[in-house]
Amino acid sequence: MTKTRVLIVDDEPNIRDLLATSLRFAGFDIQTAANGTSAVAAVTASEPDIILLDVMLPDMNGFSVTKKLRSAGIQAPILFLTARDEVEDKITGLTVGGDDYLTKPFSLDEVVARIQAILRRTKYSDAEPAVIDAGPVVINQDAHEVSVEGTLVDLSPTEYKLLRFLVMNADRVLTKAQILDHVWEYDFNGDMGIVESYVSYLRKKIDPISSRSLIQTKRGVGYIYKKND
Amino acid sequence: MTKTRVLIVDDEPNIRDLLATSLRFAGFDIQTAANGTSAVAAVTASEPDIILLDVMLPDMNGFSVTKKLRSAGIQAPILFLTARDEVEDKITGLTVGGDDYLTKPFSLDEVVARIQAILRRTKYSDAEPAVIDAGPVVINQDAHEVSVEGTLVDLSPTEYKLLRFLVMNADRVLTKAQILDHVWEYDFNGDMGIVESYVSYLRKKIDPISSRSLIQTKRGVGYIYKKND
DNA sequence: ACTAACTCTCAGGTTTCTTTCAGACAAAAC
DNA sequence: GTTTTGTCTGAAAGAAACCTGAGAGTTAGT
Repeated sequence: MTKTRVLIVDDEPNIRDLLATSLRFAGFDIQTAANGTSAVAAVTASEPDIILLDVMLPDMNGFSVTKKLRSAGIQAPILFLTARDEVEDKITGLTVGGDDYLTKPFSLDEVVARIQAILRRTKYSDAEPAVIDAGPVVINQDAHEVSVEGTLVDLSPTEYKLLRFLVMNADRVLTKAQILDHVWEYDFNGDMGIVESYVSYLRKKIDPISSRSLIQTKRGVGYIYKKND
Repeated sequence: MTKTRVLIVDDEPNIRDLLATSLRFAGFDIQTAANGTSAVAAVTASEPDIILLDVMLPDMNGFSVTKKLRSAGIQAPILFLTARDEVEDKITGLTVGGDDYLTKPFSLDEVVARIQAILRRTKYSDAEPAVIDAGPVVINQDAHEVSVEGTLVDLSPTEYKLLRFLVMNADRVLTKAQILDHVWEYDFNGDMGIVESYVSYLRKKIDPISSRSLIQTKRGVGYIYKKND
């Protein structure tokens, strides 16, 4: 079983590196391109399984790139990256054929989740399953539903992302910095107190249901979700 | 079980790509042609199960193409694509047998639905069933009728398409962008507020009948229709 | 030609979520 | 036992997302 190949196309080096590092760590085989021309070249040279494509590139826009790729017979699904203010008008037709889009600034965990969702939808075999079963907590990513010991709990978007990150890294301590870097958008510049707040919110919702404390504090280090007791 | 083969004939590359991408994702085996001549060639080379044919082609009109195909012994049903203003006069006489027509601009969901309807009518074995039974909501696509817990509800065309799309993707969250891309015509360029409006209309019609809230809002994500509670 | 139905936009109102902050609390260090 | 450090949580402001009614414009039906 070979790794899933991802091509990242973005002209901002910071974003490119951020994505590359994060996705490499998530187990993907990464290639990058800084503009449309080299993207097309890279794709035809070694066909990736999925493409992350910034909609605004210096030489051509994402749609031209898409067109070039499709007419070259490339069927790989595309996750478009776009600024929030250019969403409304330019997005039409983007979610067709398994494709999806994500607005900048995004969170790294969200990128991985979206990639997995696309791979799942396009019937790619080695994608993560839609349902994460981690002991008392079960997360259905298709329905965006979370249940604790069988009981559905209603979570806000950020609570959901935080719990998903904790659960996907079950039995491993995560520092507040790690959580902040993966769950919050990359341009967030508040302090880590917000992680404490959200852990508190989460516990208030899920602890009363469970017989044990699901999210444990490792004082001086971070937090951990334990699958088994 | 082999895939249903669809031949797309249209001279506009954008439409061709949009259809190809969408139908490929819907599980069809796609071939394309940009004009009448190559369409005839493609059909005789590998007989498709159904043909999507633009009525106005650069080299010959849909009528000539149809004639050529039929006289070559090709029986595959045809779904004609036509601009809204060239409809009534040019189409009459064309839709004999299992044929049908669709006016541009169309919605992607509608194309798939029409193809399925034709396959059903021509007694094609692996077509989707006409009746979608999804818990409280039952949609009869032949009769264009919707019932909620046994009670018939009267829906406008757009309401119908929206509900059908939600129901066909039951138990999966759909983003407003996805809904817009699949339910609305491909040239629509308003904003996603219209999805909210139509969800509101739908709820006003179907919620009073049902014992539970059928279309749920997943804040920050989209909407979901749940089969079971 | 008239009427009814439908589509789409918009803005006000409402709900829910995010973020910050300060004080309470708990654990470790001295 | 007291201090120090780190964590928890409630309150509150502000922002974001969503809902819905009203109305303009369009289309379809009689």
